[in-house]
Amino acid sequence: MSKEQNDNKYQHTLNLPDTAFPMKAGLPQQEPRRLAAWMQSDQYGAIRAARAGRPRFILHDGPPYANGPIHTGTAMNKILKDFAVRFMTMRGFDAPYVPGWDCHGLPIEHALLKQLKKTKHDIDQLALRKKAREYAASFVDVQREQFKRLGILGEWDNPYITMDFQYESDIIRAFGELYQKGYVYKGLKPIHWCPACETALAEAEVEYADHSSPSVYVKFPVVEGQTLPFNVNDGAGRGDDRKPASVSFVIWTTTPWTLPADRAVCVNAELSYSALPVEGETYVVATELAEAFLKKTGMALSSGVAVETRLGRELEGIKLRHPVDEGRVVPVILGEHVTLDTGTGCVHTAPGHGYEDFVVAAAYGLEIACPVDDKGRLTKDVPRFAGMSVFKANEPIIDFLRAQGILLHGEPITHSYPHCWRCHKPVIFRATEQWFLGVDIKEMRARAIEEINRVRWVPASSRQRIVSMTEQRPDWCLSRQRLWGVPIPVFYCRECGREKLTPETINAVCAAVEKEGSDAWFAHDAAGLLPPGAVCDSCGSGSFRKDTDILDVWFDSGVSSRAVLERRANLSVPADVYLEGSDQHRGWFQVSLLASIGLRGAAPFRTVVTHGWTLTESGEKESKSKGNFTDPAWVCNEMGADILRLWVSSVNFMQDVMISVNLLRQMGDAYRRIRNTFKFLLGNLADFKPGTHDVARESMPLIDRWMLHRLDQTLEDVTDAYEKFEFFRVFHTLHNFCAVDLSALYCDVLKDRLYVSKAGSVERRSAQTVLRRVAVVLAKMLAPILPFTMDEVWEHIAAAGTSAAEGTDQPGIHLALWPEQQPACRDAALDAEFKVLQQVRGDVLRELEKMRKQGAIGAGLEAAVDLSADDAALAALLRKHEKDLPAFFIVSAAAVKDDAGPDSVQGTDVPALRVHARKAGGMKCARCWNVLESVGADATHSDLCHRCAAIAG
RNA sequence: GGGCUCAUAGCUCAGUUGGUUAGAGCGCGCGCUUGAUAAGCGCGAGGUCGAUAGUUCAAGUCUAUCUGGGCCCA
Repeated sequence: MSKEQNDNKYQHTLNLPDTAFPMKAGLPQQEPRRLAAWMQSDQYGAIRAARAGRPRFILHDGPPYANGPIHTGTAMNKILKDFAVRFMTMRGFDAPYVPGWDCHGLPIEHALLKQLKKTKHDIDQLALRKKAREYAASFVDVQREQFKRLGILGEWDNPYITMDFQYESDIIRAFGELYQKGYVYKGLKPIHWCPACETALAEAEVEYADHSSPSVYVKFPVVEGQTLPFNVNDGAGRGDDRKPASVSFVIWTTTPWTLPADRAVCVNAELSYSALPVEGETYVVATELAEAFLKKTGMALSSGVAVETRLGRELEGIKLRHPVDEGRVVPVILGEHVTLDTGTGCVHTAPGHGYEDFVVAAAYGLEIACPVDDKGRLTKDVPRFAGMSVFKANEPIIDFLRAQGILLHGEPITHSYPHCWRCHKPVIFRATEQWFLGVDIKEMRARAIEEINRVRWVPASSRQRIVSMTEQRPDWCLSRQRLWGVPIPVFYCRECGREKLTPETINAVCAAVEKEGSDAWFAHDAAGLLPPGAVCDSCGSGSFRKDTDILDVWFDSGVSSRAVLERRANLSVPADVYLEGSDQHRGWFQVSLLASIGLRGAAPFRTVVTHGWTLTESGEKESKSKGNFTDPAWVCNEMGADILRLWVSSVNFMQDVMISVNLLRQMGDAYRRIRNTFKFLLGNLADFKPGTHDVARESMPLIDRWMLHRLDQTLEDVTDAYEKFEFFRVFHTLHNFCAVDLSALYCDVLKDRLYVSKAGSVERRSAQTVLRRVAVVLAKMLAPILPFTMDEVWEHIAAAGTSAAEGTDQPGIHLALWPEQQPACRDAALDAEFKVLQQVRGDVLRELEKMRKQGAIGAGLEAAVDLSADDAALAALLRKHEKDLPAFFIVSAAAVKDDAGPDSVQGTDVPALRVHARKAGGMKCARCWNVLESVGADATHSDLCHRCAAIAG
């Protein structure tokens, strides 16, 4: 007989773990199968049915853009939403989740034109729109499959899609309603304009990037014949010599191409300005910037001359010569936006090319000149430079300034400059006629801020962000001069130009759109869209033309509260939660808020949760071109969706988070720890029938009662963390619970009782009662995070027996309800006692480790421990639990003595403790492996201890 | 340039109203076990709490400045 067989002689008499739950998960293979089963059985529908009539929890999906496969950021966003939806579903809410997609807009149009090598001018609009629709639909399908693969629970068969005819019609109705309410107007304003894409851009479509611009200091000479409010001192003499011929205001700009459109020079009324005498000329600049100005231009003050200073307000109205447009005279005006940050404190003001310039010019009634066309070329209104692209016109304009003798200095500077989010080329500011949503009309802005203050923001700091953005934002430019989008449904009289938009025209247009989609607008002429007999309200003409622009794509998603939440029977406004990336403060959160205030006077959400960006391991932005991005599809195929989900749960998503294959592998370790914990639980529950084998808490040993207490505490913490969207606390709490409380302590200590005791004994059933509850509750707590794995665990739990109290009678864990807390299990006094015992255990294990180092023992069961306490309370505690101590330390014997002896050592964690570890006396029991004096005493089983001999019979 | 925000061991996170030698898990190193075994257990080494200067009897925790990352704005 070999040694191995000898050792296993009594193995069949033990209750060793027995489970079909595999250690190896095989997630990449198993998840798709489980998913297919859920889809086939319509699990989502079953959950809806199970929660029908319960209070609603509505998480409204921000639609991702349907123009490519998903990336980690998209995946994280959907997973976070899924955590919330699944948790609330288990809490008993009816939490429908309707995913959405954003389908119109420039990104798709841009991609198609590039692919077709066409521009918007040489392609048929309807043909392009047809392709765009197909393109968007194809990526809706791609993304939908990817989201499903991630285990996101939702109404995938009935999502909301912004290009659905009904949705398009709702967009048009929303525009009509906002127009009727007076929020929408047509106006001439400078807006971001992309010359390459030939369209207006919204704030949210602009990205800032470094750009090199020529910065120039330019003289604006004072027109002769005026009386100036200060003495001009050219160094030749002093006194009241007001000769304006040699006086200039000096401006600084990084956009020389806007000089032709200059209509004023703006100074700040409150700032001090100096008239600097330099080489026979006088330059007016802000006093504080004078030194920097002189240094930059390499000029020196004429010596021995006093410099006069005046407040900006005294300079108002002085007439200056235009630097480019000969014969034109521009005034000095006042504006509060002029600061001392850079330049000269005298600001070149081109109302058609800057927002602040526009605002200040409006106050002075100045012309909004914008001699730049759609392609970003200077028009014939600028004779010398007509036809040049603005960026190319800079150099010739600078040359011209130099030739005129009014260029003081020029050098290239690199600064942050707005770029088009699609083509990544620099954009310009350009005044054009556009439709706007006026944020100050009927106090929309003030209402928005009131609503913001009513909404719960997670994290709290995000309130401040959206408040300051909302306070500062300009009117929302709704027009886009593009092809793929929902039309601006406005007609114009061909006779007098008066616009026509009434409930009747909107109804007529929407009827067509509901039937044919928004293509109807482009397929039919005005007469074919208008209600019969429509005439101009102003001149009575019956001849109309259509607006050719489309709506900003942000308007599409911005009205989802109308087109989705109000439209669907199972949803309503306001939604409980919007959960998106932090860029949506200026994007979806903001446009949704404005649209909702316009439409119904209130915010569309109660709580807004934001998450940061996914960065690479080294903290850089993920980028496909750099190849440093982590592909969620790859993660699903190689590691499994549950691993990705576990990663999402582990990080504090409220800040930017880092992801890499390396970090995911670490999550694999955490996953395995959790999984093996379940394998142990399940293995020891194979013969346990809930409802029949349960042991009452009162009959349980200390450690079992402690575990029930600990589990309940964990449940409380985890529930709280979920409710606060602090999923990383869920992960850390549960991972710690598995690793520390269960694996390292409870399960390890329990092995003797589970394996060695008689199968049906009270002490074993007690442990199983606890393990069963741990398995059920732990699985439920993890179910929102690991839906695949916990569903698998659930099958094994239910296979051993089901009970309605546990919810194990439900057909799947995702239909089960969140566990109830058990206040009766909470025992603070017990917990305090147990904490001391754990510290004692630590000191004992340290002593055992010393023996191991010396080679005296291997397994802990080869040792015995003697303890004593210098402290009466500790001594009493140890004596109270003396009989449980061997199992607790996993040694063969532990005795509490008055004095642990001369070889004993003082405890580290418990200084009042003295520990003496030694080799256990007696022989090793062949069954339970304890080293005991009783081994050999039994006649029939000479190799067994007293306990085992009795059990083995 | 302005505003907001973040900065604790290699990694992910705790650190309560400022109060004793800063914690956990993972990972790592060294052992043990071989009845959770491509598992389990133990012990151990890792941090001048981004930097500096203050307030205080006492600062990771408060204040100021700076550095670095992120976001937004110009």
